[in-house]
Formats: sequence, structure tokens, C-alpha cells
Amino acid sequence: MSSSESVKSLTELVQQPCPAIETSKDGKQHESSEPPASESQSTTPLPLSGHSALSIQELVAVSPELDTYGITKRVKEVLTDNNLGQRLFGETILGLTQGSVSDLLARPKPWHKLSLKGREPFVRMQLWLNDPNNVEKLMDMKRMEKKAYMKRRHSSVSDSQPCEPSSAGIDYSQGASPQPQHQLKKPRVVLAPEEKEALKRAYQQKPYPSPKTIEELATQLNLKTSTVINWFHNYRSRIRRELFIEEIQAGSQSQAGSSDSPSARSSRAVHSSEGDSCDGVDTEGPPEEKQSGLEADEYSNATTKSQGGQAESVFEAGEAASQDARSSEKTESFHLGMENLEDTDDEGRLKAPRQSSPPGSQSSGEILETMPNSATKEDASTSAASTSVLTGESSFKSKESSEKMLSVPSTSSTLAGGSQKANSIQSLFSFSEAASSKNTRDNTLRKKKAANLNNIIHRLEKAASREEPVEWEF
DNA sequence: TCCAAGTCAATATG
DNA sequence: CATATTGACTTGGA
Repeated sequence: MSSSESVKSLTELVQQPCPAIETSKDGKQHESSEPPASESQSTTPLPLSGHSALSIQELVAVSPELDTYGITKRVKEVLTDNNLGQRLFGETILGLTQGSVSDLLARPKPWHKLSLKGREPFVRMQLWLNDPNNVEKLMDMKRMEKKAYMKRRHSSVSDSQPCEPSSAGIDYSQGASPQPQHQLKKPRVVLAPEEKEALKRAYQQKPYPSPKTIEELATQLNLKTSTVINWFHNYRSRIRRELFIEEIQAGSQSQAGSSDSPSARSSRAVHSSEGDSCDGVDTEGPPEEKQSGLEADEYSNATTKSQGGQAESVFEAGEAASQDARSSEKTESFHLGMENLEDTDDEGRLKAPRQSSPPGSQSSGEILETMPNSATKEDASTSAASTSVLTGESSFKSKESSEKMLSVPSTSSTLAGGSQKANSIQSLFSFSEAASSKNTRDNTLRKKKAANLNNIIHRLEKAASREEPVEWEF
């Protein structure tokens, strides 16, 4: 009921474009439930379809800056408190699948980094949070779903394949037997830990590999080119996100209470210390971005592409044959000696890989095998490995070891939130300040940061137009 | 064309 | 069962 509410809120927002400033609770943001009427609750799973979408988009357009982190936090609380799953919430309220919701709730990007489209779910969440009956509605949905489910399996007594032929048919037809249809479907590539390692290593050196490099990687790892491309795209964007959340969390917890943090940042202070960092990723780039530190330490970054095009074999296992002939000489960048150490989930990993790994060579696992190319299923056949390193311990354990590698000092750069837009920023959540990420323990984080740095560098370079990779002074 | 941002959907994990 | 991860696809911009 209440069909006009959304309109009302919308109008309100429109009328006063600059709301902002809400202190503790955001009271007036939007209210009302999403779809203006119609709400077919019966069988249509996806609520979004035409009608509501429009309103939402308009709302997004006029929506004030929202605290995405705060919103997701509250949503998670409400959901868990009431035993509501994110699947139901996602499909019913956001029109997204479970996986997407999980991701969104766990790693919300800051509002200003979101595209119009990306803001939609957050506006919906805010709307939902403001809806007094939000929980109740979801509970109802849950009940209905369950009922339907029960009914279905109840009535379908002997059906071997419960209904749900929705996807069926079409192509392969033939009927029937859903049994023999797999394999041809599409296997869903799963990269082995070693492969991921190799890709990550390659990423450190070149976040934006050239087509040629990609080809080589694909060949060496025995993966499809598209897989390698996709991997890089995904990795880059995911790394970026990690940084966002880090930024947000750092900011929000700063004044949580216990932490005193002497560091008072006065507007744009330049932290000279090289220690921490944080920094934002900022896609813009052009402006200044001071990154300090970054000693090459271990991986020198990408910019040094040297004009030749050398092929870097990511893993030492040379193997292969791949036709590369160029001597890769040192190529391998640093040593990173990690290797797999058991897993046991420890987070505090002490460094000190017990395993041998001769200091000079970075042994790292090598890939599984490169079959000629017959295409049959992939089974690891082992072996061979001609030059394989002896130390190589071929069978790796299982999980991927932690990834630790490079220990970049950090990018630092205070970026100063102020410079950004300097206007609205109500900063509900943190400022994008440079806080301090002191935990040294997280290698992963560091790695991500480092990776990100490379990313930034790459972009700057690009932006700066040709010009060789000048040496940016960090 | 490449890239980034959003998602989906299959798998992994818990 | 629910949630988390992740390769691939889609969309939209230069």
C-alpha cells in the first residue's frame, strides 16, 4: 500500500539537493519501500523490472552521499539478528544474486567511487533500512518461499527431476536425461594455486601485460588467453576494492574509542614517515599523488619495461618450450622465497620458510604440466619437468600458501580527502585520511598495496603520455 | 580495441 | 544449509 510515498521522498530529495548533514541518524533519507505499487509478490522473483527501476535510478541520481560502509554494516546486523539470509535479501530487495550480495556487504566501495549503477544497491539498502516493515516483509517472503518449496517436493513424489526445467531445453535438446549433459556444458575453469601464484607474480611485474605477454603467460600456464585476460581484469579490480575497504575501515575505526592515535592529521599534513600508508587509489591520477617509499626492494615494478620485450617467464620452470627464445636472463625478479607451507590457517605467519629453497634460485612451484595440446581432459600427468628444480618438491600441499612476497613499504600518500571535492563530503565514514595501517602482519595487504601501486604507476605513465617511464621520484 | 565496474553463477568453505 | 570466492560475461567510456 502506500504507493505514493516513494514519489514523495523522491520529490523531497529533488527539492533539496543538498541535504547532507545529518548527524547521527539519517533520518530523512528516502523512505518508503521500493517499488511504487505493483510489487507482484506472487511468483515473480525479481522485483526489478521496469517500474521500480526507474524510480531507483532517479533516486540514485539525486541521492546524497551515503555511507556505504555504515549501510552494509546495518544491513548485516539486521539480517543476522532476524535470521534472514542474504540470498533472500539480495533477490528480494536488491535484485542481485547471493554471491553479489555477499561481496557487496563484505566489501562495499565508498560512495564516491561508485558509478551510478553501483550506487543502486546501496540506495535500495538504505530504502530498506528506513522501511519500518522491512524485516517483516522479508520474513513473509521467507515463509512463502518455504511453503512453496514444501509444496513442491511434497507433490512431486516420484519425480526424479523436480520441475525446474526452466533452463533446459533449448540447445542441446535431446532430451531428456539431464544426466549426460555436463562436460559439454562448460567446465568452469579453476586455476590451480600454482597458477594463481604465477599470475600474481606476473602481475607484480606488469599489472597491464601486453597482449604478447598475455599470450606467453597463457602458453606457459597452459591456459586460455581469455582466461589470463580475465584474470588480470578481475585481479586488478579486486585489489582495488581491497584497498577501498581498507581505507574505509581505517578511517572509521580511528575514533572508535580505544585508539587514541596521537597522530592528528591536520589538514593535509605530509606524513613524511615512510612507514605507513594508505592512500587511496584514486583512479584519477593526474593530480599529484605522492607516493613515497616504495623501494624496489623486491620487485621492481613494472615501469621498467625495458624496451625489449623480454619475456619473463613467470615461474622458473622453464619448461616449456614455449617458443620463446629470448633469453630471459634475469628476468625473474626477486626472490620471494615463499613456498607453500602448510596451511593451517595461521595468520601470523612467521617468515621463515623452512623449506629449502636455495637462496639463489627462487624455486617456486611449477606448474603442472603442459600437455602438448591434446585437449583431452586435464589430468596431471606429472612429470617430466625436465629441468625442474630439484628442490622443487613437486607435489605441493594444498592450499596456497600464503602469499607473501614483496614487502613494499607502502605507498603512503595521504591523498587528503580534502582536495578531492572539497565540497560535500560529509564524511560519514571516515575521511579518506591516511590513517595508519600499522599491522605489519598482513603480508597480503602489503602485497595488495604494492600491486596497486604498480597499477597507479601504470596509469600515471599512461597519462603522462608516452615518455619513457621516467623515474618518478617517490 | 582496451579497460573498469557490476554482476552472475559455479564452487568453495563454514 | 548459508556465506565467501572467483572466472567469465555484460555494459559503458574513451
